[in-house]
Amino acid sequence: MYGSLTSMQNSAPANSIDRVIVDAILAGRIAAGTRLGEQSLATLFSVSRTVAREALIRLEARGIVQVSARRGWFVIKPSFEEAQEVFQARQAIEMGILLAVHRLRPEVVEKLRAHIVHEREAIASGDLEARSFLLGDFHVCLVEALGNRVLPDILRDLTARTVLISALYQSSHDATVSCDEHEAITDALAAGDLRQAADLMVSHIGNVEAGLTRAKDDDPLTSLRQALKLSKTGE
Amino acid sequence: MYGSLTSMQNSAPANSIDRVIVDAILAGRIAAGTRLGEQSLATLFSVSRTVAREALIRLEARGIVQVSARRGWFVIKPSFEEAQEVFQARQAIEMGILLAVHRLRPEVVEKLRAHIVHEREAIASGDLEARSFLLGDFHVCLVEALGNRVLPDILRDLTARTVLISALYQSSHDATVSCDEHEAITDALAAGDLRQAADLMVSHIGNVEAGLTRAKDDDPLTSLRQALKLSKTGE
DNA sequence: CTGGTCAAGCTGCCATACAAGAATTTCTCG
DNA sequence: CGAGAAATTCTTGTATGGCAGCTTGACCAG
Repeated sequence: MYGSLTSMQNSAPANSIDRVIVDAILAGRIAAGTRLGEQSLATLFSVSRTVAREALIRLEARGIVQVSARRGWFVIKPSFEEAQEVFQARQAIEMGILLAVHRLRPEVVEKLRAHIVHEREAIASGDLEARSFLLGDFHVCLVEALGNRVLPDILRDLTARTVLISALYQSSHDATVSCDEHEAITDALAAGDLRQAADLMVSHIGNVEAGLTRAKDDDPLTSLRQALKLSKTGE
Repeated sequence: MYGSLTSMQNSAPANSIDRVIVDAILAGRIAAGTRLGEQSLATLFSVSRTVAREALIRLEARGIVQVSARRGWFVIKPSFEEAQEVFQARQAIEMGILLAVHRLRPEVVEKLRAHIVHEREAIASGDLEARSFLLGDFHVCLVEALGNRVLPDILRDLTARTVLISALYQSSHDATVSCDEHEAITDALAAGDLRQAADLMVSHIGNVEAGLTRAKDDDPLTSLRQALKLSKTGE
């Protein structure tokens, strides 16, 4: 799970570059709009530019990075509208997944409870990276536990986008609340009430979305402006 | 839409290789397990091996082709279990999408009706390729029409897999029936009954899945066996 | 005629080299 | 001192060449 982040190695098993980058995004260590140069990655992972480029191409196909022709590769920076669409997509998909569950193996609930314990630990210890990763990973774990092998990949990419969005638009949603909501969903699952679990999931994702603020986007000076304590009108 | 298939050009605008291949899969012209050599594609599209390889890498990230190390690139050939999981995924996602619709623009229904007309034309004229393409494209068009821009891409790839699966496991589902079911779904949408539309969608996908036969898989001699009129027991 | 071994060829894999465009910097002229 | 143009640098895009591993076919022994 999260251990993969700590076991980042200097050697480069080719397609593991993708995983390291995605994990870093999930952990909130790479923000939206970050430049990912081919050469930089190549030297960082001590591989040739070719394999770095291939990793970027894979990430592009997964909707996580974008290439601007002859300008560079950048982590996606979704507009507010695109951000909303990602949340809508997640609501639809995750609700549909829960409603489509036929039988629920008991070990699924146990696994989710264990996951929630880890979430609480990360929150308590103030480990922001683990917190970000685990809060997103809950959803991946959920669909993983349901036995389908095609949905987790889809959801992982969507979750990565969500983390980027949350950082971009400064989600005010409290981590503790998210964790509580995860627990409520798990409780509903344990009780076998899939309908309620789906409803809780929809409102959970909706809550996170509702916490977004439109303010931050399309103002590249925000961080500087804040650092200099300047208001938006003041030049 | 489908016109892109006929306007296949010899020049190669780079990433359009993907589209041509996916379209060919959607039209049923490329079967599961087909070899896609780097050199072959490169000469076919008159580009270098590099860009052909990049297209294959993209398709691999989308779950449409697989690479067997130093053996070659092949269109995926899902096992029966994987096939079932793809159908489950589509059921969950498409149901969730329909249930998550808030407001339905009337032009959506019109667009879908026009699409169904095309489906019937293709069926009537015996154009198998257009038929295959359009029957799958209905689902993509549906979510496209609902205004979300992240879901269509996901669904297109899933649909491509479905087409491959249907050909692999010789779906016995009649095209006319599928078309009728599309119409029923559209009717439910037109009536504003999203709940029924979702139910119809689930049963529609379930019907296609139910038409699969387990027989064909893991027997590479099937086509030869059939050609030689040999029964499965006869050697 | 059958079974096993070896060699040649084909394939993907990776690195490198070169080309072309974009951005930035610098130089020059007003 | 400032504005515009030119040049430099940095980036991706594309092609090509060599390497390593698998597959296949031939060859040889039993």
